[in-house]
Amino acid sequence: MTKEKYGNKLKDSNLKVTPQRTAVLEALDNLKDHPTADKIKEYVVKNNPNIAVGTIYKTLETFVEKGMVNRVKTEEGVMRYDAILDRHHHLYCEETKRIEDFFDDELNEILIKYFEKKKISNFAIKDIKLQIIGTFDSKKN
Amino acid sequence: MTKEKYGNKLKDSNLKVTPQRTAVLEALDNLKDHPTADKIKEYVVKNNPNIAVGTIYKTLETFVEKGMVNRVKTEEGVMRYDAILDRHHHLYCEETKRIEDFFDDELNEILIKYFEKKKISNFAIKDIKLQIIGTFDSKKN
DNA sequence: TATTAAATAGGAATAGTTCTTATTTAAGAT
DNA sequence: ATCTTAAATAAGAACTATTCCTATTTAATA
Repeated sequence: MTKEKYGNKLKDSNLKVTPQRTAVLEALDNLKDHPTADKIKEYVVKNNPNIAVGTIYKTLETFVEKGMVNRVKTEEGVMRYDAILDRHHHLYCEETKRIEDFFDDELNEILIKYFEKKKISNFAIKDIKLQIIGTFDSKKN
Repeated sequence: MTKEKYGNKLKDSNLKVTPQRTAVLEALDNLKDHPTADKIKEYVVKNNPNIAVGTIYKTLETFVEKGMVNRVKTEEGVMRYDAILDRHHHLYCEETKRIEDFFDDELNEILIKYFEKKKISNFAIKDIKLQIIGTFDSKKN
């Protein structure tokens, strides 16, 4: 059932359906935490012990090109990936380096309106992302 | 005169005044373009041909720790540095990868007010940064 | 089932950054 | 002005994340 879901997703993007790609998609779907390539590998290896690291990177690159996945900017210089494509922002925890999604349509509205009114000269905006930096309350960690 | 300025800045942060640190500060002051460590080295080497790469990295790390410099998140996995500490946002050019500063106090006000009203549960906000993604008009490039 | 372009494994290569250690130096004490 | 010492630096090795290379395998289609 879910396997099929991933297959369809790949077909939709005109990609051949391979076990490796399916596995990476599955990993992205389950690792909600903006995983690094390495975390994805850890997950994928469970069921695909022979997968090569290069394949994971290649696959992720392909997904990014096809717009199925986004890269997430971090301050540590390791790439992280995000399978959620709906417009959202990120909460960055300074202490734990955890990155969490933040959805807020009202905020998006405000931003869009603001930049419609106040254009930036010589710059065409395609997207706006907030990095909300701070710390999670200790209780929740 | 300016050399002295850098010296004082270092003293203010309780750092020994060395030619290497002064040179890196000078580079950061002149390379407005959110330079990478490599660009900084290129600049510094002009007057300090013997400076070691490691020293530049170490120095930058020290400056970041002391809060004299910020790291800038990028999507390419290379670290970039920013000597401007005033609250500001960044314009990311998708085509050229240029990163430019964007100052807008009105926008900051709006954001601060918005998040005062609408708190994020379990998260204490320390800073908010906008990544404004798009392209510069070709004329200006 | 055969064909073929595309995908993968495996490992080497690269780039950016950090680490290690012997040597040098800035800054305070004498 | 010189001595002392902890801190900073040079030089290059080591490490890590990522990309590249190529022979082999495979998915999709005929």
